[in-house]
Amino acid sequence: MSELTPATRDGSASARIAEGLRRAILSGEHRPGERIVQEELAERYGGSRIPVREALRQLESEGLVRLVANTGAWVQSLTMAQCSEVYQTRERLEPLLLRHSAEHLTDDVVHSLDELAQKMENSEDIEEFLELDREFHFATYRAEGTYVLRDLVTRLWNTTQPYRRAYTSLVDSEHMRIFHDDHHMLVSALRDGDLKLAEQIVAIHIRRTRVNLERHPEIFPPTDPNHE
Amino acid sequence: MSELTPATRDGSASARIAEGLRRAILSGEHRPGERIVQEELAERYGGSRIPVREALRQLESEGLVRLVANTGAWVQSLTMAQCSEVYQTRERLEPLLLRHSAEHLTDDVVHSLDELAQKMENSEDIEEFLELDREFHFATYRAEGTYVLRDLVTRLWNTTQPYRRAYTSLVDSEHMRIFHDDHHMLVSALRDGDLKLAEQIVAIHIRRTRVNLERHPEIFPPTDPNHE
DNA sequence: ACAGGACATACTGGATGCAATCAGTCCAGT
DNA sequence: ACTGGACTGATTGCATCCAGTATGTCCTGT
Repeated sequence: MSELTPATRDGSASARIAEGLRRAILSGEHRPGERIVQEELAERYGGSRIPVREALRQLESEGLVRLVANTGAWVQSLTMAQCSEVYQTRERLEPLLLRHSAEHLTDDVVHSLDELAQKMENSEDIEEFLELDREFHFATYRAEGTYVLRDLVTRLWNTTQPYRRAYTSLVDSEHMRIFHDDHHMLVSALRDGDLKLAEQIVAIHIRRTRVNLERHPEIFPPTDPNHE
Repeated sequence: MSELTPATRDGSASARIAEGLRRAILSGEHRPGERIVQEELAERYGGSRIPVREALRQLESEGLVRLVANTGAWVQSLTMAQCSEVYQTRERLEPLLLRHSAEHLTDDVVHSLDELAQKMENSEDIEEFLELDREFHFATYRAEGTYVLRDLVTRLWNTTQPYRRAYTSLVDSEHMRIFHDDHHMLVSALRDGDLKLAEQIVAIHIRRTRVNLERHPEIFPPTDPNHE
């Protein structure tokens, strides 16, 4: 039994392990390129290697882990080109998701968005900042109906999380100013019900981040680690 | 050992099984909502249930299979709303993918596209038609560089394949005419190097298919089968 | 000193067996 | 006749054990 997972006894062990490992990767506990040993995970989560292997397969499919047959597992690392590709994808999808979602946004959600954006400005800690940023954007994506698009966007966020973290730690205050302004503008557009504008702001916001990321090749692995 | 998989001995058994089951689902051998029993798969592919389970986890993550803890696995089925969501996603992503890819398209690839489009017009068999259609579009997506976007688009095609099949079997010749015209127009645009136009054609092509699909609610399950 | 190869170790991949859970059936009670 | 509950069969989930493969080291030969 683990002390890190809140005793989700009903869910299967493999689901618990997948969730825990995903969280560990996203939190930066495991860095891209780091080796993952099955037995260590099994011990950590209190099980055998079987559910661990199933969890690894799942996370591989989500793009968080890289598996090589008969060799082992590593935390997935992206080249700058791949990361850029994910951001271009997000630039196309998130405005669509926002449009679906915005119709269902209530006034108090918009209010809480405002608070989140404010809180983020006062945040000093990188981890807190990353978490708030994610919370902010996904609060705008609380669409009703089916969840296909949101799941997809969630995965795209997840695979690029380590690079967002690395990048955040080295931006200057000027870029941060622009970043926060985007958020406030987005809240205003949503408050006014100007959907078209909101979509544009999200797209530009994502593009801006991508361009900035591309200015920092040093946070990516030197050569393509996944030759396939 | 199986007689259906071409003896990919180097790849692991779970990869072989995942590939085989994916192919079986896409080919329509297994229909949406159909129950999948682990032991049957194990016997069919000549292994134990362990690699079968890993394969199922992977396909679940790809959206082809639905797993319920302690209960079993089913071929994923989509509601009309979910299917529509996938098509809206494709409408945003495939023009982007096409733009990345088109720069690398050689003349003889464009020529083979023409042949494919022609062959499709003469095709009578539904399965052949589906395969050619897929081959045609992915021939336009042969981008160099990283494969993030193409993998994503591939998955989107895969999850909606059963409904494309069902829909294809009941379109009239008039809609088919428009469908083929789209393809020929796309080839022309690519031949002329008119990227902007090619993107628009793909987007409209996808949207047209979605709208037509939405006119046939009878090919989708009556109620939401995935209450989560 | 250096290159090539054989060995040892560690880890992954898979098979078997057992416990736990779910679904369908039968029976009893109202 | 119908509803509620216990039981049985089937199937999933997991742990242990064994085989296969890759990596790193050491030794030998030149």
